[in-house]
Amino acid sequence: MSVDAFAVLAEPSRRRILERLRRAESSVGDLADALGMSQPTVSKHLRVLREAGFVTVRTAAQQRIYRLDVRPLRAVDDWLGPYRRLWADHLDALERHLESQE
Amino acid sequence: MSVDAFAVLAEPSRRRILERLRRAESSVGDLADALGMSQPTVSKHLRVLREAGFVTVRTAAQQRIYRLDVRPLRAVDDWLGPYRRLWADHLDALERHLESQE
DNA sequence: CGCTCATATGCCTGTCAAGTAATACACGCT
DNA sequence: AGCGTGTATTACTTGACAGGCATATGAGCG
Repeated sequence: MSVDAFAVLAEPSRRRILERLRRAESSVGDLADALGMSQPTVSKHLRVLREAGFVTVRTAAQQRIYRLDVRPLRAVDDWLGPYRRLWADHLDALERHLESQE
Repeated sequence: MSVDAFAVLAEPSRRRILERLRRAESSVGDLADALGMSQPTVSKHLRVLREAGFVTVRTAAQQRIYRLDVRPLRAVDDWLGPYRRLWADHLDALERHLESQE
C-alpha cells in the first residue's frame, strides 16, 4: 500500500487492467493478450497495483492469477464522499426550486 | 478538459486545493498562504484544474477568485459505479449469510 | 537434471510534470 | 502616466515513471 491510490489510477493502462479484472480474475498472459500490452509491461503494472492493494495474487501451477480487491477503490469512494454531498445538496436545491415552480 | 481527471487528482497538492475550495471559494493568494505553497505553484496547479474543469474563475478587481466545479468529480464517481456494485453485492451476500445464521 | 512455459526483474532511454526564480501582464489608485 | 498589488507565464533544473528489450527466476515435466 506504499503508493497513493490516485497515483495508481492515474495510469490508463492500469485502469484497463482493473476493468478487465472487474469481470473476471485473470493470468498475466491473458491480460497481456487481451489488452495488447507486452508481458513485462503488464507485470510491472500488476506489481504497482498489488503494492497498492488493488489486486491479490494466487499461484496456480506456473501461472499467477490476479484478482481484484475493492478496498482501495472504497477508499477513493470515501474520499469522494464530502464532494458527493455538494452535488446532492445542489440537486436538493434544484428539486425545491422545481417544486416551488409548480 | 484536455487532461484526464485521474491524472489531475493524482497530485496531492491539487487535492489539497480542491479540499480548500470545497469549503469556500478563494483567491490565489489566499490559497498559497493557507496551503504554504508559492504563488506560481498554486497558479500552475489552478491552471491544470481549470483546464480539466475542476474549477472556474471569476475576476474581482485585481484578484482571481476560484470556485469548485463538481462535474469532473461526478465523472470519477460514475467511473466508480460498476466497482461500487461489487462491494455492494458482497455486502448483500454477507447479509444473506448472516440471516441464514440466525 | 535439462527443457520449457509463465512471470518477474534490471537496465536503458525518452517523456513529462513539479518546483523555483525571474519576468510579464492586468487592474486599481493617486 | 506611474506605481503597487495580485496573478499568470516563462525558462530552467530535477526527479519520476512508462515502455522496450534482454535476462533472471521459478514451477512443472520429460
